Formats: sequence, C-alpha cells, structure tokens
Amino acid sequence: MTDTSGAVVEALPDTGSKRRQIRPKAERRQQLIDATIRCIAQHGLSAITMQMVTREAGLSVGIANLHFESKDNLLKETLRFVAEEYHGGQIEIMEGEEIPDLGERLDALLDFQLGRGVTQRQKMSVWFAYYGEAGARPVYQKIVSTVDRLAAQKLEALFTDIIREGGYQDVDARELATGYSALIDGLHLGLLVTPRELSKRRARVVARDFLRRAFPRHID
Amino acid sequence: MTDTSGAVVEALPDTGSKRRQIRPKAERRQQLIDATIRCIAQHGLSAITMQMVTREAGLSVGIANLHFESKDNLLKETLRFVAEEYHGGQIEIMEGEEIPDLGERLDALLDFQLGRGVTQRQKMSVWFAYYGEAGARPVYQKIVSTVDRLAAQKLEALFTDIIREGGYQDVDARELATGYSALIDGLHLGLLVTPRELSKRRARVVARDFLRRAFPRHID
DNA sequence: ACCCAGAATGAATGAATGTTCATTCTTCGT
DNA sequence: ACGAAGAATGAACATTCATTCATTCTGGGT
Repeated sequence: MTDTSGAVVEALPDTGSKRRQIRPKAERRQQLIDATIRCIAQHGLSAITMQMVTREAGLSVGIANLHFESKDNLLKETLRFVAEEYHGGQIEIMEGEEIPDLGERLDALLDFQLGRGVTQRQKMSVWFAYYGEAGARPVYQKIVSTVDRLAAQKLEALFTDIIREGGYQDVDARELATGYSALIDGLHLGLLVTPRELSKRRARVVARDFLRRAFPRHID
Repeated sequence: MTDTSGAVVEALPDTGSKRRQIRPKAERRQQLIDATIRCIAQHGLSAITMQMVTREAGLSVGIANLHFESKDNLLKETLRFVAEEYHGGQIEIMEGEEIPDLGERLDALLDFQLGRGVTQRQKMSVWFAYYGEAGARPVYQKIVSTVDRLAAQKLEALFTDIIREGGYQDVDARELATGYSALIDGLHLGLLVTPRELSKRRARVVARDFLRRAFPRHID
C-alpha cells in the first residue's frame, strides 16, 4: 500500500528554509497526487485550483505542469490512483490465501471497506467527487469501470466458493455480488453526506446483516 | 409532480423571433432550474457556466442574477428542487393509502426508484454531482439530510407495518431501511457510472431480491 | 573543483467566467 | 392611449485561474 502522508517533507525543516530540493519525477508525482486528494476532500472537485494543490504539496505552480501535462491530467491520474488503491486492497483480501476461512475473509473485506479513520474519509470524498462527474466525463467512467470489473469478478468468485461450501440454495453469486457492492457504495455515500444519521458502526452492522441473511452459516 | 420539459418555450416560434417575453418570476425560476439540471447532467457540476445555463434556458445571462442572487444560489436551489422531488415522490408512495396491499406498495416504490427513462438519468446525474461536493460543502449536506431524514422515517414506518403484518422475526425495521436506502443509492451509482455492467433490469432484480429475503411472504 | 542536465521556480500572459447596470422592452391598469 | 413598474437584455468590468517560459538552482558524474 502506497504512503499518503505527504506535504510533511517540506514542512518539517521549519527554518525559513525555502531551499529547493530536487527529487525524482516519480516521487514528485506521488506528492502532487496526495496533495490533490487532500484538496479535493477539503474543498471539493469543482473548487480545486492548481495553486491550491501545489501550495498544499509545498511546491511551486510550474511543477504540476512539468510532471503532469495539465490540470485535467493531474485529476485523471489522481482518480486512477485512488481507484487502483481501493480496488487493489479489496482484491488482495479476496484472493488472500493467508485467510483460509471464507467467513473470516468476508469479515476482513468488510473491515477494509468500512474501517479506518480520516484517510479513508478523504478517499471516499475523492471517490464520490469523481462519481459525480462521471456521468458527463467518459474518461472517468472508463478508469473506474476497468478496475471495477476486476473487483466484481473476484467478489463473485469468492461468493461462489462460499455458496458451494455452505450449500446455499436459491442464491445467485453474481446477483448477490452486485447487491453487496451497491450496498457498500450506498453506505459510503451515507457516511459522507449524512454522518449524523449513519455512524460507521451502524454501517458495519447493516452490511454484515446483508451477508448474514445470504450466508447464515458463515457469518456470526 | 412538477414539469421539467423546459427550453421549448422559446424554441418553437422558429421565426427568427427574438421577441422578448415577460413571464412571472416563479416561472422563470423553474425554467432556469430545469436548464441547470440538463446542463449538469450533460457537462458536470464543475464545468457548469452561467452562460451555458442561460443559453440552455433560452434567456440572457443577466436574468439568472435577477431571479437568483448568484450562481451559488442557483445551484443550491437546483439541488433543493431535485432533492424534494425525489424524496417527495417516494414519500407520496409510501404514505399512499390508494395502494392498500403493502407488498404492492413496495413494488410501486421500487418502480419509482429504478424506473423511467432519460429524465430519471438526468436527475441521477445531478443527484450525485452534488453528493460529490457534499463532503466539502455543508450547505449541500444540510439540504439533503433534511429531506432524507423524513423519507427514512417513512420507509422505516412502512417496514414496521410489513414486519408486523408478516410476523417476521429477527428483523429490525430501522436497520433494514438503512440497508435498503443504501442499496438503492448504490444501484443508482452503478447505473450512472457503469451502465455497461449494470442494466436497469438487473438493478431491479437485485433490489427486489433484497426485499424478498427480508419479506418473503410479501414479495413474489 | 567544476560542470551541466534537468528539476524547480514564479512572474507574466491570456482566456474564461461571475456579476453589474444602464438601457430597452412588455404588459397591465387606468 | 398612455405611463409606470418591473422584467429582460448583454456589453463592460473585475477577477480568477491554467499555462508558459526565461531564469535559477541542485546534485551527481568526471
């Protein structure tokens, strides 16, 4: 999992040190992507500015166009990063041979999807900011659907295994996977938009009950 | 249900007629809100422009600031309209005494939530465009949560009735309502972002199965 | 010790956009 | 017919922002 702390690099040497540092391209790119994530989470996708992002990263404005060709591209790459990180994490768990028990693996997945603190919330913000624009921007749709499809397949495979192991009748793996994914997305939305009404704890319970109704012999 | 055709008013008299029409404030407001919805659906919230909206409405730029104080306010009012329309429609069905059978009422609700064509898709786009910004804009959060809370209560009440009528055990109305709402939201997202993978038909089936597992004696 | 490839800077530029307001035009009541 | 209230217009203005590029600086290689 990639580090996402960022912006501390230039912040720590607090002597008025404006001393410019030269770093490899890959590092600067990540630094800018991380700053972009924080900015989107805090100000929203439509309010974002190159000045805002580069200041957050502790760099000058010119550098963004040096490493990414344009603002558009920076935003595209940021989405790609978040999408791959989120789905990558899920896939890792779902394939995970280190958790042989399938019920426990489901729990681990749930933990990943609804767990963690501030960082997770930031990523969620970014995630849905792009979703909001996806209807109008095919590029975003493509990036998301590419990683999405793979995660969906893995989830379906996991559900298929569980159904076989538990001998569940009248349950379709594909359909259930679609439902579960949608449920998780919807819960994320709720956490983001109405945090007052929906706590993380309750979201977890709701998702867990969905799984329990489908796989009673694996959950709880 | 409010009309949302819009923009045809000035388009029909196709003689180069630029003849200016004077209409009451309320009508112009609605006309502008409708145009805003179409623009957001087509171009995305972050690309929207006052010129774009007023041209779509067939009006001049000045008029938007005459009837709404600012662009910000126009966007806010548009969200309010969409939110109230969507949740209002749901509430109407859920309270609906004209459908005495509770199972049928559930089906009607589902029809409303996942039915209809282009217009529905436009509204979805708008809906999620705002969701994306909600993390950064408390104003949006407030507008949404206000109407959301009421709809959630009605849904919980409906579920409570169904649970009593069906004598279902081990089912909590509130929790199930949260899950169902999240599921519908998630399915909307899927329809919007990955229409290739998720058809409206399949979304319906998935949502219906969720209800069937909870209320087997009421659905199907 | 020195040099230079290329990383980094940020003032300057030009395009785009929200908002204003002086002016024009409609309509309705008298 | 007429006049006034106010609805509608769109050119002008000020601001904001993405992008460019001439210049400065850094660090590794020799």
